[in-house]
Amino acid sequence: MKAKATLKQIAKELGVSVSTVSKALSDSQEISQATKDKIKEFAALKNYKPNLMAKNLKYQKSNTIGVIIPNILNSFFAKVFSGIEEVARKRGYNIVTAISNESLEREKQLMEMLNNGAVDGFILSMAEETQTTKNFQHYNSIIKSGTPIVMFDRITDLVKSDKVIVDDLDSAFDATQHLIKIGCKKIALLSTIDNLSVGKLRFEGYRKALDLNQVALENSLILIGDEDENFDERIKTLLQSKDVDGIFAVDEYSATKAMKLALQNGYQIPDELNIIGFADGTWSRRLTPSLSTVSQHAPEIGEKSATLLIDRLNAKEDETFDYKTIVIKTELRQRDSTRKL
Amino acid sequence: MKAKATLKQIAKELGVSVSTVSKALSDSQEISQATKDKIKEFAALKNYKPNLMAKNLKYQKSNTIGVIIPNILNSFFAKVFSGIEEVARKRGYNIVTAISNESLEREKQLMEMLNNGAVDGFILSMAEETQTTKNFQHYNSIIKSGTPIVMFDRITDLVKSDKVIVDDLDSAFDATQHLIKIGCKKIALLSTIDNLSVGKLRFEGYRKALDLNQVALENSLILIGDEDENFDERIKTLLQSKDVDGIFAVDEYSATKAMKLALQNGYQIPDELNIIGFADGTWSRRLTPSLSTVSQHAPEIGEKSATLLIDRLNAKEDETFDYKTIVIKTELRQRDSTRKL
DNA sequence: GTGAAAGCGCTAACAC
DNA sequence: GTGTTAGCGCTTTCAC
Repeated sequence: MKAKATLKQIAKELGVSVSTVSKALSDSQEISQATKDKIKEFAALKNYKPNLMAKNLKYQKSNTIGVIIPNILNSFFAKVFSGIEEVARKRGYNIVTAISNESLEREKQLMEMLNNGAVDGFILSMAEETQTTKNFQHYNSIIKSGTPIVMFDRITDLVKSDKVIVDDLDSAFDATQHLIKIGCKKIALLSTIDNLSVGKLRFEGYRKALDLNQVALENSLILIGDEDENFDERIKTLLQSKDVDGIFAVDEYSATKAMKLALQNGYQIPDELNIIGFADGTWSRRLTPSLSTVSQHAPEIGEKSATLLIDRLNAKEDETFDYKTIVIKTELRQRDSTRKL
Repeated sequence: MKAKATLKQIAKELGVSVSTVSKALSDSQEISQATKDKIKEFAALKNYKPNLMAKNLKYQKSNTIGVIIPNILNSFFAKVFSGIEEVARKRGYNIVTAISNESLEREKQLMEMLNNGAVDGFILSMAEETQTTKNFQHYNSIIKSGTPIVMFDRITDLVKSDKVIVDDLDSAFDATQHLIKIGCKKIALLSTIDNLSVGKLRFEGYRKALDLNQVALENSLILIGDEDENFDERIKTLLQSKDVDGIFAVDEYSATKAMKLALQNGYQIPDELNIIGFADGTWSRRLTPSLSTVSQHAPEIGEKSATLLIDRLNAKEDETFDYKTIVIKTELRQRDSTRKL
């Protein structure tokens, strides 16, 4: 456990001053080439690395982004994260990751803990509890303290910040529209996320598509619930009624559950039943039949979020620019759970 | 953008010295109760939070763990990560996450970048390239610099550090043994990770089980390759030969590909073909038929890793203790892709 | 009971 | 071309 090299040590060993070493290593014009060479060589030998914390303290910034994710086991968030990571790394930022586990309290606590110089800004998607209880004060107080936030996916108008979302309403509309176009007459909507902004928007898109095609909304076809057995039972009942020929599932659980139960109940997919869901692409392809999905471009959401945040962090104090909301276009990925046109 | 409160400011506004404020806020005996009350109240009002970077600089530690993950999109790593996060958070550590993308260069660069005071220690699983090229020098030099490392899953004997692994050999042995027990005569081994330590161990387990049951290893039943179409073709050929009644897939890609191709080729699973794979539990359950897997207890791997690292960080300098390797037991999760006994 | 001062490692304005 | 110094925010020893 040899101590890490510092400017001070190097200066002493070389018989020069600390500032000379500092300047030499940053290739300052003030220092003679000979001295620079000598110092650089010695520093390399000692494997000198400037101490980040000292630099951060000096410059009053951490070059670190705090990323708050509701649940890393959800592959959507993992993908967004990978997009954030890539951009951040490329632009010289580190990432501190925290997981809110969908809890408001935890989210609050984590953000407050990190908002003490540890991070320069946050990228986050709200915890479910935060969104359902509409408790957004901590965001605003953090923003007021001078730490910018970028929200993605689960957002609210009540926080003034940059935002990155997908066109949930439109994509749901398109998906439903597609089901209608391939001949579905009885299209069910399945959702376990109707408490989230994105869930509501997807429902809206479904409703809009039916409206436009003058199809009446049928309560028996709308299944909203939680990820539990009760919900599964309701899907089963619906399927057994045979009174359904299309399913639009706005979340991964619903989509995969519907698919599995349909197969178990002897449905021919896509001949008798067409399914479109919001789900992870990789695994959707692995299912048999593969599941048609709405691609959400998760990595791109992450990239945009990181770009927005870093651009804001690098902006001059004076040139405050307006908050942007970036909408990422989604696409319908037709696979084998839907009939071809 | 109001500036964040500092000790200095508070001291000035209250007409006392910086050290008085510092002591008061840490509830020092030296300060009178009246002063403490006054200062604490004022600090709370100003929403004072001690600056982390200053503290870190002072104490020469960051209270931060660097986690290097080869690929966050792999749900195994995402789960391990969630285990690390939980323990770290509970014990007051932050996590800086970096993704090596299976690249040696990137891994090296990331670790060197973070080994400058940004983190107190590392938890990592080697990049694929690191493991195949056997380039471990950067680990050793980082350890020598005084930053401890905990390796998990993909490890090597050539690095002296704490390690956390699952009993890959035994679990592969058990899985193969199980296939034999339920009557499989022609058990294929599928692997796209034979370049990784874990891949090799799982192969060993397979071999050992066959040995013990006096079944000869058949080359035609051993498919080792990469995640590409060529590999898929070879699986297809094997399946079409009908000369196989059991599949042991040591990675997720192989397992799901085998399942899908088998279904497409009209196999009745598990009547004609039994499949066991290493794969994500959640999604394995969503497949039809659900996939029998080896549960790897990923979150536990993360928890143990974090515990090992933090214990070492908190240990007194003098009481150096030996490096441990913790082996987590796995279990076979029988689902619908294998016959019941 | 309170304050002054040093120091963590670094940078930069200002001497010399 | 090199060195001195102050200061980032905090803690802690030592004076008073």
